[in-house]
Amino acid sequence: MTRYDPRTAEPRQRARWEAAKAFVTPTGETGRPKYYVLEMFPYPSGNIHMGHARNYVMGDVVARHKRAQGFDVLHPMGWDAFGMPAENAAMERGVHPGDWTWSNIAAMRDQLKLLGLSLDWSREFATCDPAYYGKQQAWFIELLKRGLVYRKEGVVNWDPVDNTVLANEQVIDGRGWRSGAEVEKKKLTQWFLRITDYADDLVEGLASLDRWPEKVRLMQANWIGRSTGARVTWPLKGDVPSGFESVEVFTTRPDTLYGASFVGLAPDHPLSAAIAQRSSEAAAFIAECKKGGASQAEIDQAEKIGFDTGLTAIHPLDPTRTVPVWIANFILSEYGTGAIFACPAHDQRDLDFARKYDLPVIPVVRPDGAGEDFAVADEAYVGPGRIFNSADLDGLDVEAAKKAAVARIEAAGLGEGATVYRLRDWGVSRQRYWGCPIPIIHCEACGPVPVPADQLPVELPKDVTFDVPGNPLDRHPTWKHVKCPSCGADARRETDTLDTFVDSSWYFARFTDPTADAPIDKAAANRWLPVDQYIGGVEHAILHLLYARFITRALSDAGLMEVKEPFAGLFTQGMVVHETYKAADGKWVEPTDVEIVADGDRRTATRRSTGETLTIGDIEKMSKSKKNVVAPEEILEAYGVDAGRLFVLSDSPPERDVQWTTGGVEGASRFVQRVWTEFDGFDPAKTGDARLDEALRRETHKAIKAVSEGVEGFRFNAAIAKLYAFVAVIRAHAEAGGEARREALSALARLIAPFTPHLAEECWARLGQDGMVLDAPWPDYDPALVTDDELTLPIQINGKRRGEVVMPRGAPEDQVREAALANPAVQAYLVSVSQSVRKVIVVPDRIINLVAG
RNA sequence: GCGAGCGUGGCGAAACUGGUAGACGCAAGGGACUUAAAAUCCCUCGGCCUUUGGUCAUGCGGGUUCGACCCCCGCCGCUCGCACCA
Repeated sequence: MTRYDPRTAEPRQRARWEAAKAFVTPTGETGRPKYYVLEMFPYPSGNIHMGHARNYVMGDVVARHKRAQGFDVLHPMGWDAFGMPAENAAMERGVHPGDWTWSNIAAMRDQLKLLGLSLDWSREFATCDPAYYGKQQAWFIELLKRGLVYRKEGVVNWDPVDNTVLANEQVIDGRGWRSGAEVEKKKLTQWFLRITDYADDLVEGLASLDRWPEKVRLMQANWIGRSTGARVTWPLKGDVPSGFESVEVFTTRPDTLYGASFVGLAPDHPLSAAIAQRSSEAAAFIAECKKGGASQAEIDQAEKIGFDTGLTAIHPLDPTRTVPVWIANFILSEYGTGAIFACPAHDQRDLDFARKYDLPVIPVVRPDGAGEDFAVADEAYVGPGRIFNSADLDGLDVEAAKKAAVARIEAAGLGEGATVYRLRDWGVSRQRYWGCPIPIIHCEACGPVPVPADQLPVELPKDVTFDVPGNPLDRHPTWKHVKCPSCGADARRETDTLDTFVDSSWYFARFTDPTADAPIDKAAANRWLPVDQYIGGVEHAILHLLYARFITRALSDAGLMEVKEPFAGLFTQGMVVHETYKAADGKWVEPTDVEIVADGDRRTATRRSTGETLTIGDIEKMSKSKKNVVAPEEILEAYGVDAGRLFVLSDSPPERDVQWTTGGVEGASRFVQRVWTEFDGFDPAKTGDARLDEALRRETHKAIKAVSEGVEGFRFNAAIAKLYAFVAVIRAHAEAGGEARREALSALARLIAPFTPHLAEECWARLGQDGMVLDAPWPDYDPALVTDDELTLPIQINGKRRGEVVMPRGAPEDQVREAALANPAVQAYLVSVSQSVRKVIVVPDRIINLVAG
């Protein structure tokens, strides 16, 4: 009997896989179906952490399982390698961002390889590789030609710490998503991608993504924020600034037009600005509005305030009516037209405003059953009902009135039905060095000219300095000075680089043939896309996943590939969390320095190095700041990769967070030993008895069924629990014959292979099987063996279990009923409560319930 | 405020489609082996009671059903996302 030693076995098996080039993706006509498994590729920060490990292990389980099921599997890995941290390192430590990034990649690649993942490393690339970003520049120019890229001066979100522009998606609570700095507004000329052209399609497409979490689809739909209604023009009266003879509003409630009591303008609406030019009062009011912060709390508390401009607007459906024009702080210039008409009776914000400034509240929708005198007090009525007080719209329901009102507005030439979106075009210019250069040359005479194809890639210059803030490309002595490709005159290279989210918006397509001349090889893309199973953190639910869906559509429309949705299946996994420990001085203490002593249900923590008592804090995401990090390498050293892989999947459902505990990984390690013990003690010549052999066979087939269902349903924790139980069963059948035990162990080796691949190979070899378990087919179960011939049926009386009866499977109902009624435990109970049976419910092969009284 | 999800032992969690609640693991307690420890193995492990049994128990209160962790109604709590979106 030998002890299993992962420290020798695991490297031995990895060397075997490597020597056999086992994970190189099959190419050419194999006749097998394809399966593309992808985990969101990592940013090369320098270290693989537990969260990465769990993510990649999940993908690996899927990849290995699909391979065993006979699929050709594509399972690649690469690096999302551009971005700010490399430049920060350059500024702090004087290293070049490229050197820093590439050495991180080398370190992380080595760490990843220790995890025994079935990755095709021959397809590896980093987005900072000119061979990759040059192709990105090529399709960028393609999209430019198709009008999907444009340049515009606009107000941008400026991150004063990172010294760059941020997309709307990258501003969270008014702060930069990376730096946390309060975002400033700044006017800049920027490159934009026309994602709004695809707004409708991106919403519609969500419906087809039936293997995405509902939550992510909802988040995307909300982000795009489509709403349908109408644009309505209100002619203005009074002392109107020139050029503003009317104002256009957007509304989703054209049915309530007759309930209008004022027209409202955003403080930064052009008309507001024009009014401010001649009225210092208005200017002061607008300044007041801008004071408020953008944070949640500030918006919650912000009071609705307004300023009466003195202008009036003529009602578009009734020229005899006019309403006042106000500037109000709660109107957003970025949404719709930046102007509204207010119907206080049927909109809470409008109502609050109207009450405050004593404006009329005119109800025009009344719920069924309400009379002519229907009125609202402090709560706007937003429900369904019939229109009244509204001329010829009277009597219509809300939906019909919307249509009728739009038709009338259109007939009057004062507007039309319209759909607006919350989604804005994607600003992709970043004033940074470490990114993909935007392949454009600016010429005085010709304007912005794309870099000709034969001059791609536009490579980043290596000789740059980071000693002063700002973009090093901008101050590089020679790089930006070029000739205009069109007229030959002196011209200037674009020095902005692309948002790194562009890099990750198409890498999954490049993986299908990373050496292709074209950005995407169509045949390879058609073979492999869409990604069948994409796995990553839910934090990418909007940004990355929305951008990738957009770019996929744009590139397909440009003829570069032929899929619409990049990710057919999406799984968002939970994080790895750990307890935190705090010393009396408030400093966090790392787990390796903590000794936990349990006394019954109470646990106390002591610091090993000093002996002081620690406070056990919350269970939180592993982070350097809380020092609650457990490095994968340490675990692999102590328990082996397989135990670590098993544990990160065994303790919680994959979509939920898993709490890292030493005890847990020790348990997994014990399981690894128990598995080995069964194989190591295997004696093929052993004779057993027929009943025991049969029992083991049944258990084997039941285990195959349960584990297969667990793996397929992404219930890895449940699958692993079944494996634990199966090993206990095998052990309990130690006296079964060699043949039955071989069947059980052969199945076990293949069932554990996705989770603990090294151990599985060792076991497979110990069984004397040829080749690698990696290539062995996934075991099938015999349906006849997973159902028992005899069943123990519980007998309930009034819903409480009072006894049980053993019956043959499929026993006729009256026979079951007889047996249940004759059951001694049942009889005894009925006597003790002096009740008799009134009714018998038999659920075949399940349960019997006696209704007694 | 709007939307989504969740709430089960000391802890992580199981429970297929409404059919024996707590599988599996951790922690804990007891025992075997050992000079001792580690490792390993065996037993106990939701609460209470008169313990071969009874009774209560899946956040709380109702309901539907022969039967509810599961379905319905109303609360409470937690987590996530969005947020003055017209």
